Amino acid sequence: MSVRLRFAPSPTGHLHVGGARTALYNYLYAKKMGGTFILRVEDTDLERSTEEALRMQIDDLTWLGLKWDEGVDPVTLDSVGKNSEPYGPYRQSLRKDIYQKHARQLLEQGKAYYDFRTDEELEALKQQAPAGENFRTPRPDKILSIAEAEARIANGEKAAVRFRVDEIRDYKIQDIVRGEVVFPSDMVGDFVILRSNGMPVYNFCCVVDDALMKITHVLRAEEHLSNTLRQQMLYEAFGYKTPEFGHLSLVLGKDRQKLSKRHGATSCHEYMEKGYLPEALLNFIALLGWSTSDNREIYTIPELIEAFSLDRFNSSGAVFDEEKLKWMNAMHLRALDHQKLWSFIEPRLQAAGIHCPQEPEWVDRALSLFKTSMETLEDAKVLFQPIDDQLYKIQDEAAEVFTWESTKAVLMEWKQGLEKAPDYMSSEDFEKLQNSIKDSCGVKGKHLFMPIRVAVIGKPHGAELKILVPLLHKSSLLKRVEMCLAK
RNA sequence: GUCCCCUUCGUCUAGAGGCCUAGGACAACUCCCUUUCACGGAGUAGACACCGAUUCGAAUUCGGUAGGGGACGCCA
Repeated sequence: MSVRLRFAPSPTGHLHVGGARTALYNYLYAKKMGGTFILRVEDTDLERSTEEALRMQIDDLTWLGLKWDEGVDPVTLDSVGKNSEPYGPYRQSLRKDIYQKHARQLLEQGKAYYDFRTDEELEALKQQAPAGENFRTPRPDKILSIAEAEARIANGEKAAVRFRVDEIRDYKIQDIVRGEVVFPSDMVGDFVILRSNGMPVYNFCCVVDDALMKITHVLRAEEHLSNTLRQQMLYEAFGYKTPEFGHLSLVLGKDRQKLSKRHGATSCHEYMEKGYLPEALLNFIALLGWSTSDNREIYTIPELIEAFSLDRFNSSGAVFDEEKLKWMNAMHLRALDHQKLWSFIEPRLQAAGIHCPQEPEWVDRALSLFKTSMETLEDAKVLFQPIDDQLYKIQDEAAEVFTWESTKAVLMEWKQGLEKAPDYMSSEDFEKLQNSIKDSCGVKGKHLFMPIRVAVIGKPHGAELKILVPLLHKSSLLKRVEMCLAK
C-alpha cells in the first residue's frame, strides 16, 4: 500500500520555520516512497484563522517548492465549489457536517454526551480544584439524554459535546522518533470534541480526517505528543486503524525555548525577504533534527528525497542558527546557474533603485566575479551598488586621500590611462595601468591604490578593483575620476 | 503541581559495548594567499550533565539525581 502523509497547518499567519520543517519531512517521506503528500488546513478556530493567513501559508509552501499532490486548492482555497479530489474538501471549516456525523455516532453509542456548562462555570470549577494537581474537567452531575439535550438546543441553548473517558488503563503509543511512550488514561478528563458553536476541536477532527483521508504516517511537532493519548482514545472509539506517529523534536531559539517571534525571524516569508533560497532553507531545516551518517551537509531537494529515512530523527530539540543557514545559503547560491541567479537578484536591485547593464555577457561576468561574495540575495545590493553611476558619490571617509600630495597626479594618470583603454578593461589591463601609474608617479602602496579606489567606488576601502573595474564601462570610470579631479 | 519528552564542542550533529586519544560542519582564533575587504587554503581551541550499577571494557545498557523542554483549553 502506498503511503499517504499530510501537512496540516492552522492558518494564523505566515508559515513558521518549524512548520516548514514538519511539512518538509512529510513531503520527503511521501516522495521517497512514491506516495502522496496532502495539504489539509486546520482552520476550526474561527477566531484566529483567516483567509489571508491561509493565502500566506499556501504562498509560503509554494515558494518553498513543497508541492502537494492532494489537498486544498491553491487557487480557490476550496471555498469555491467542490474540490474534485477524493477526500475533499481539505479545509476543516468546510467539513463541519462530517464531524457532526461522527460526533453523533459517539453520542448515540454513549461514548460522548452534551455538556451545557458555560465557560464561566467551568472556570469556577477549575478555581475550586485543589492546587498542585492535574486538573481534569469533572463530569457534569447530570447527563441529559440525546433527545432531552437536543430539545434544549432547539430552544436556543448552547452545548458542547464531550468524549467520555471511562476506562482507566495505560495507553501505549508507538512513536517513530521516541519508541514506545505510555500515557495513563487518567491524565485527561472528558474532553470536548464539538464546541458549542458546532465547530469540532483539534483532537477530534484530526482523528476523523486522518482516518477518512487514509493517512498512513503522521509526522508532527513534539508538542502534539501528549495529544496523541486523546487521539488514540478516539481511534479506538471509532474502530479506526491508527497511523504511524512520529513526534519531531522542537525547533528552538538561541535561549533554547521554542522558537518564537522574540527570537527574530521565525517565518519562511521573512527568510525569503532576507534573500535566502528556498532550497537552502529546506536543506538547513532538514538537518535540524535529522541527519545521515555521512558528513554531508549540502543537499538539493531530490538528494534529500533520496537520502531520507524515518529512522534517523534526533529526539532532542535543535537551536535554529542563522549563521549556519547563511553559510548554507552561500553554498546553494554558488551552485545556481547564472541565469537563474540573476532572475533572483535583478528584481531586488530594481527594488533598491540600482541600475546595471543587462547584457547577458556582462551579467554573466559580474556574477562569476560576485558570486563568492554573496551569502544572501540581499548582499547583491552592496555588491552591485558601485556599478550604478547615479549612486557614485565621494564619501566622507575618502577625505584623507585628497590631502595627499600625490593623489592629484595619480588621478590624472588614471584618467589618461582610461582614455586610451578599451570600453571594458580586463583585470590584466587594469593591473598594467595601475603599474604604469606607479612608475610614472613614483607612488606605491595605499597612496597609489586608495586614490584609484576612490575614483572607482568613492571610498578608500571596499570591493576589489581587479574585479570591479572590468565591470565598469570606460565612460563611467571617466565620469567618476573627473568628479574626483574637480574636488 | 501532575504527566510526558529530552541531555555529545558556543550551535547543528556523527556515534547503536572495544574502531573514541570522541569524527564532521557553522561560528571563533592563528597562519598562508591578497598592495584593502572578502573568497580560497592550512591549522588551533572546544563536548559525552552528574552519581551509581552491569561489564574484562560504557558516550553507547540499566537505575537515580540535576537541568531543560512540552502538554495539561469549547488553541492547534
